[in-house]
Amino acid sequence: MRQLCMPQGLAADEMPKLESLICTARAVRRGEAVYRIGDPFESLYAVRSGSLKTVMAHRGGREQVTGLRLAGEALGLDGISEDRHACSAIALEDSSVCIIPYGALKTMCREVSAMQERLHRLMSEQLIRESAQMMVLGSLSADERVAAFLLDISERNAQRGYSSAEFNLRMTREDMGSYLGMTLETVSRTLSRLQKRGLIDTQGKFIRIVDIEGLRQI
Amino acid sequence: MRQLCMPQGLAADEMPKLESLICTARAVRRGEAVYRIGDPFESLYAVRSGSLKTVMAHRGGREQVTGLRLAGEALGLDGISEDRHACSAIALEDSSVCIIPYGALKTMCREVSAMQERLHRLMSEQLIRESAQMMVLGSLSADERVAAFLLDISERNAQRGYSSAEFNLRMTREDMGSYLGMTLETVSRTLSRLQKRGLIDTQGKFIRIVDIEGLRQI
DNA sequence: CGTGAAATTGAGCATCTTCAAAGTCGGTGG
DNA sequence: CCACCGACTTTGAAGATGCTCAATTTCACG
Repeated sequence: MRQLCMPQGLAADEMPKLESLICTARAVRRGEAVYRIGDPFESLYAVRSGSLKTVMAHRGGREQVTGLRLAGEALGLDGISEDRHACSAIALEDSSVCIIPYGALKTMCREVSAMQERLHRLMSEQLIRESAQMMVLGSLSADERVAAFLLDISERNAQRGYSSAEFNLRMTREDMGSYLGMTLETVSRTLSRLQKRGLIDTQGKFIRIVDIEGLRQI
Repeated sequence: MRQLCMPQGLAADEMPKLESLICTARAVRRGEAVYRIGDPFESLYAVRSGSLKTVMAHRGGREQVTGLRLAGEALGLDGISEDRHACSAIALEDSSVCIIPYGALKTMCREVSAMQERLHRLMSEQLIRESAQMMVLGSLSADERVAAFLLDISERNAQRGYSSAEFNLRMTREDMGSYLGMTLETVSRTLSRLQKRGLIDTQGKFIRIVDIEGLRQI
């Protein structure tokens, strides 16, 4: 469990130092925020269990889901730039996050180069992830967006040792639509269409991928 | 000039160390790549003069412009994650970039905390920038996208001491469309419409913002 | 179980895309 | 220096995709 809070890539003799990152856990109930837009930035977070969405707002109040974080993924990097959070992180189900004080982490990154490396990679990975999502939003049709989304979740589940074929999407159709740049009705229609084509099987938020190759082909 | 390659936030006594970052320049002609998708990652870059676009590709070959870099901005952070570049960086005009060897930068970040801070902020800033672009793509109309784009360029120009009211966009309508998730024809029509409304004045790639408040209002 | 939120489905409509045809610009060679 | 050429831009008209509004139906939670 402790591994979740900045795992992999650390040599054995560096572990004691890792311990100094007093990495306390925090429970968040569904709908609750780990942090909100404008909150002062103090810590990064690692999702320990559950899942969260990140939400940004336009001037004018319109909100959009900009990200989805599953167990094992990092949260809060947006706060570093301006010392306050640029988005809100809302739990999609009762979840638990690991609190990683940024000050301590910085110190550790200066002492342990593997940790520095790991943090850099984490940020770079997220940059790529967001670029990929920009491509989804910028050049895919509704069908393609939904298929790409399901495949992304599937892959991330697989990486974390869960089933890549079936999962419970905790977000609403509206959240999905917001993340994918379409209306909740179009999301619903698209899922129905994919089901009729025999590519997936949906029961509300529970989704099973029947023909993963077919999904990729879209 | 040297400041461009990782400026601000360094105390005077840290300057000598900065010198150890042998930060050579490299000229790139219009259309040429600083790096391409899949190239091994070795350095970060700072745009010294000119401008570049970053481009990603779907499996299937479809390409999309995922970013635009003006003088003074950083380039190449996408390479850290996988030790190879996830996008290509193509010069929009004859440009010059500063090469910052990543290995040396990492070492320096361990020794000089202001440098570490600066790199972290840079990456976080770019994360926010990309999130903001996801919002543009996900929830704005064609008019709003173009307006948001022009205002973004305007603001970035202002920050670098150039005119916020008029500038030469070196990219084609097709590049703009790709970046904004619309066709080149829609970009063109939208610019014409904004001009008829008296908000901007366009002569091909040269654009003057006439009514910045009006643009913001869209 | 009941109840309010979430999801599904339909019909008409707006926006953006596609296809097509001129028109314009920039730069290159005569 | 000018004329030409290809690339880029503009504009139009028709069509497709996804949105809006609305009516049910289903589901999850208390």
